[in-house]
Amino acid sequence: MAHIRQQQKAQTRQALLDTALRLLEERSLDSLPLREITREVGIVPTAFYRHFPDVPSLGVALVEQCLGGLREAVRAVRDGIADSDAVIGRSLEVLARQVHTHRDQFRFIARERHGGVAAVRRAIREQLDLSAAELATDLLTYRLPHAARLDAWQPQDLRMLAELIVNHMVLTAAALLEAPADDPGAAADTLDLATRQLRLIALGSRHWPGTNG
Amino acid sequence: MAHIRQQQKAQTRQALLDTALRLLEERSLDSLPLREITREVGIVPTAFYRHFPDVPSLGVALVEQCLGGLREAVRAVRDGIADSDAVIGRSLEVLARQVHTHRDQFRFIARERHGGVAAVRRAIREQLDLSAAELATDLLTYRLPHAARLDAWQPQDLRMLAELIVNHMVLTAAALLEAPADDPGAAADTLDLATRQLRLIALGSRHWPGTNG
DNA sequence: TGTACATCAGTGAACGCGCGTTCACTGATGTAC
DNA sequence: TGTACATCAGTGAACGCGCGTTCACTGATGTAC
Repeated sequence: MAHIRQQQKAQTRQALLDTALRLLEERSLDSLPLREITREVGIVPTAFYRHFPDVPSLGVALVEQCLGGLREAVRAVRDGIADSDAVIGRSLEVLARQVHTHRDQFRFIARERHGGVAAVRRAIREQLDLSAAELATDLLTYRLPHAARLDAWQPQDLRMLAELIVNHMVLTAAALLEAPADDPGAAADTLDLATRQLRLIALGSRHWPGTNG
Repeated sequence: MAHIRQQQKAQTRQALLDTALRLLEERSLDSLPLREITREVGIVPTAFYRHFPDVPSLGVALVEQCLGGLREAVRAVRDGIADSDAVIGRSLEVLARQVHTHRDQFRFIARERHGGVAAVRRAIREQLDLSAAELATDLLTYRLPHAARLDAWQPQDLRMLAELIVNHMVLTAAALLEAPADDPGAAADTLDLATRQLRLIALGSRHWPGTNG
């Protein structure tokens, strides 16, 4: 009556996604057996096909869930903003917190971005392109006191900058994931390095497109 | 007498490495079966163990071969050098040529850098760290007319810049690999984007560590 | 140079196992009247 | 409200297959004398 069946189906589907993400901690998607996912979820292997035609399709759904959620989180960051350096520091803080609370998701994206499953690579690329487009818009919207005059830029240069920043974020997330969990100093070093790199990029933006002399 | 046996062993070992690299075109290392490698090489599965204890170990050997060779190639680039912009253009030209002639190697590195095999990730990280260290030294050595005064930099800032450039190179290589092979325009677009990003980084370096105002 | 022995890269049979996918099914949920 | 039928998420048996690894082996290459 109250759509119980469709609720339970959605629940099982989510369990498949969550479980797959967890099992991918030290493996890549193309070596994750369908039977292992269903075994962990507690359903019979053939029930998998009620939700996805195969494991790669589950991977694509996973991408959309991970990066869709991430884009929302990133959007939330860009609110309390002061000057350029403060933006950088705060953005990386938020990234570090996100990586810490969603380790599995960031690991999945970093791993499968160049992984062995073409459909998943494509899905990640699309989502990151979307993220870069949103970032480009936001960069234009905010008027930071010490920031570059981005509104005078060529559109393709703005896009170039946004993609550089998004790539840097993904690599920083991956570096944070590789830092040993029992060594908080390693994470701090990684963040310090990423901060200086981002500051150098911001500095380059402020002087773009550069001088002739 | 003339070490025939040891020559032939080296030959088989190389065949295992080359074949594995070829088979990894649309898969990741942790889903590459030992039996498929030996089948393609033309030896019996158990003969594999005369060369490597397992497939991950072959992966580590592959990393050293790929990135060892790449570091030599990169070193060769840094010879005919004029000003900063020319360096950027020429370096990316050479990268594009290297990617084109060693597609399998770059794909392997990009894929396994964050892949599912910890030993291979570690090996790649070590090699890229070495590459960054060499690049840092070379950046100091050359005195480019319009370049940043890097000799006045903090050592960790120099290292920061070198790592940023190495990461950018690896991502550019991966982007070139994703560009459809039948569309030369896509590769040109990718190179153009990478060039502008590298120019922005060079511009940031010239003004590092930035102003207070 | 010839002979007797050692080494070891590659062989081939065998093993137990988990895999993806098929198929006909069950029984709770949902719908029509 | 009750009844008869439809839907469909999950079941369970079965299949053929390729996997990693073991083991005792072969025979060409290498060494000692």
